[in-house]
Amino acid sequence: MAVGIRDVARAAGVSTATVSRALGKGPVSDALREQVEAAVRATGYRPNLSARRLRSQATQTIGLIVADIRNPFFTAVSRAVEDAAYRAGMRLILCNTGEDPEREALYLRLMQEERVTGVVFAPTRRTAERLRPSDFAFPLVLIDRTGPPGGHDGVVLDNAAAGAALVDHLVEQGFSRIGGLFGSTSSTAEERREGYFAAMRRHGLAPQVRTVLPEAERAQGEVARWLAEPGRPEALVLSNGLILMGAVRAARAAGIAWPGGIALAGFDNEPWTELVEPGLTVIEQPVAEIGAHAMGLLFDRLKTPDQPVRKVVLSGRLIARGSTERRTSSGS
Amino acid sequence: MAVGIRDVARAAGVSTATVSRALGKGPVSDALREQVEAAVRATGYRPNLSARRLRSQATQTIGLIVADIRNPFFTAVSRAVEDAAYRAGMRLILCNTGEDPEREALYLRLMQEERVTGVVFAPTRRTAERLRPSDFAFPLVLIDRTGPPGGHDGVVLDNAAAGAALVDHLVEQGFSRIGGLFGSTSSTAEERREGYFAAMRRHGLAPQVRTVLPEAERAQGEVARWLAEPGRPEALVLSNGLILMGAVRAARAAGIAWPGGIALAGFDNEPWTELVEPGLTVIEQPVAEIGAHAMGLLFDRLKTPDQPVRKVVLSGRLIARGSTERRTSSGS
DNA sequence: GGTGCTTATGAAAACGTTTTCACAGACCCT
DNA sequence: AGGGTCTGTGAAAACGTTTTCATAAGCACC
Repeated sequence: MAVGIRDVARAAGVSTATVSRALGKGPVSDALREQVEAAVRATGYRPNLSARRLRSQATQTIGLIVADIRNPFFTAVSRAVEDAAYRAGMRLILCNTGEDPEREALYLRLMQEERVTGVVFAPTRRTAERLRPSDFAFPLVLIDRTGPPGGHDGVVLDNAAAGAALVDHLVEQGFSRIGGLFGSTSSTAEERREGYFAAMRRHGLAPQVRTVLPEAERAQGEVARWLAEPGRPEALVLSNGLILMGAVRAARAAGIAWPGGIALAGFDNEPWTELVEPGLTVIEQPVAEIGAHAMGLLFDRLKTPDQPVRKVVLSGRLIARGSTERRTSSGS
Repeated sequence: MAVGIRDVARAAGVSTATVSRALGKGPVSDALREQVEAAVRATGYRPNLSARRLRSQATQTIGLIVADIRNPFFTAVSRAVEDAAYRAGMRLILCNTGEDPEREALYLRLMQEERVTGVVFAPTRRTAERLRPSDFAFPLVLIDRTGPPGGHDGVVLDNAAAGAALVDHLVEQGFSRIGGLFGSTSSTAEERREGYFAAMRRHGLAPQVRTVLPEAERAQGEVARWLAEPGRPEALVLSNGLILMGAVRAARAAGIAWPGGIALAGFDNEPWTELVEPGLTVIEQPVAEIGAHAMGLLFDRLKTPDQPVRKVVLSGRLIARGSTERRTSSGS
C-alpha cells in the first residue's frame, strides 16, 4: 500500500541512502539518478514529510498568527506571506486568535511543537508586552503591531504619522470638532491615537477619543450612541477598516448624509471604501509590502541570527475622497 | 538544549512509555501522572509533532486549497473551516492556487506528502473533471465547485436555482434586456449560467451572456465595453462577488446612476454590498455553513470511509436592494 | 607501484515519539 | 489455593526518512 523509500530503493537496485541523495542534492552518478527517478515514477513514491522533518530537523514551515483572517488587512497580508513562503518552498500554517491572548498563547505553543522555521505574528498589546525573545527557538516577526523596543524584528506602519495626517487633512478641510475612535487591543491603534492627539494639540483643538473592540458591530454601536449625543463631533477618525465600516453603518442608520453630516476618515484602502458614495478618505497601507518585508526579515534572521533587531517602518498614503470634503456651510 | 521525552522520563523517574501515556490517554496511575506533569513543567518539555506524526501515522492536519483567500467568499469559508479544524484538534494548511491547474496539482501532491488527514478543495473546472477519488489516500471534500457526479463528497450552493432567482427577480421588477456575466473557470459559474438560461427561456427572453476570468479587473473591463455598446442590457447578473465589484466600478466609471441606469444583481452578500448606494441585490451564500458542512462531511468520511458519496446542496437567499429597484420609466 | 585525496556508494545509526510486547502484581472466581 | 482476567509499567521495536561512517574505487602524484 504505502510505498516508502525502501521500495524505491529495491526497485532501482540501490540503497535507500542513494535514493535519498538522488532526490535531494547529494552526489549521485547520473546513471543511478536516472534509475532512481524511473523507480520513483514506477512506484508512485511520495516522500513522507513527517519523517523527513523528524530526521532533518528542518520543518520548512512557517506559522501565521493573526486576529482574524476576515479582516481585509490581514487577508491581504496573509496572501503576500503565503506567496513568499511557497516561493521559498515553505508551507503556511494559519491561525486566527480573535484578539484573544489565551488563543495567542495556545498557538505560540503549537508553533513550538511544530518546530516551525519561523512565525509571523500580529499580537495583541497584552501579549506583545510579555513576549520574550528567549522564549522561542524560532524567529518571530511582528507585523502591524509592535512589541517593546528591541524585542523582535517587525514591520509596521508609521502609525503616529498616519493618525496625524488624517487630523491634518480634516483640519485643512475646515473641521475642528474632530473625534477619534480607536481599537482597544493593539499597539497600532494606540499609536494612531497618539498621532491623533499630537496633531490635535498642534492645531489647538480639543481631542475627544473613545476606544472599542476592533469589530464592525462594536464600532457601529459606539458611533451610533456618540452621534446621538449633544455636541457630537463633526468629523471622526477611525483606527481601522472594521471600525470604519461600523462608523459608516452607524451614520447611514442615523440618516446622516454626506457632505455636511459627518466627515469620516479611516484606515485601510479596501475596494469598498472607494465604492461607497462619496468615497471614504483613508490611509492606504502597503499590505503586500508588509507581508513581503515580514518574510524578508524572517529569512534574514535565519541567515544571520545574531544581527541586531530590525524594525521596518513603512509609510501610509493618504487617499482623500468625498467623505471628508470641505463643508459647504460652517457648523455651529 | 532541546528537551525530549527521555529527559522528562528521567526527571520523573519513569520510562518514556509512561510519559507518553500520561500525556496521551493511556492508562497511568494518578500518582505517576502527577509526577510526569511536574517533570514536564520543570523541564519545559514540548512534544515534537513531527515525531509524533511519524510514529502514530496521524497528522491531525487538514489542507485547504482555494483560488484566492482574498476572495471574500473563500475568506469567510476558510474561517469556518479553520474553526472546525482547531476545535477538532487539527491544524490548517492554507494554499492559494490563483485558479491555476498546475498549482492545484502541485498542492495536491504536497497534501499527499504531508499525509494530511483530509483536504477541503475548491477546484477549477479543469481539475475537477480529472479528479479521481482513487488517486488520494485521504478524503477530499469539494466546496463551492463540484466535480463529476459520484466522485467526491461536496457542499455547494444550488447555483442553478440561485441564478434563476436573480433573473426572476429582475423580470418581476420590470426588466427584460437582462445580460449575464459569468466566471470562466468554475463549474459553479457554469451552473449559475445554466440557471440564468433556463429562467430567461422560461420568461421568453433572449439571453445574452459573456464569460470572464473571475477577477474584479477583468470584469470591470468587460462590463465597461459592454455598456458602451448599442443595445446594451438594462440589467446584469454577475456570477460572483469579484465580478459584481468589477461591474459596479464599470458602471460608476461610465457615469451610470441608479436607479434607471443599469440594474445589477450578483452573488455574495459582502458587507460592502449593503453600503454602496442604493444597495446591491445579491444572493447570500451561507458561508459559515458551507465551511462547517465541509468539515462535517470530512469527519463523517473518516469515520465511515465506505459510505456512499454525499453532496450537500444549500440554498442561497435573495436579498433585494436598491440596485434592482423597479424602473420608473419603461424602456423602449 | 605505493601513498594520499577525492568521489560514489551502502550499512547502519539517528531523529523523538508511540505502540507492541512481556511481565509482574492485584483481584476475582471457583 | 490455584487458575484466570485485569491493570499499570518498562524494554524495545517501529515509524520513514536523512546523515554519518566506513569502504572501495578511481585518479594523480611523486
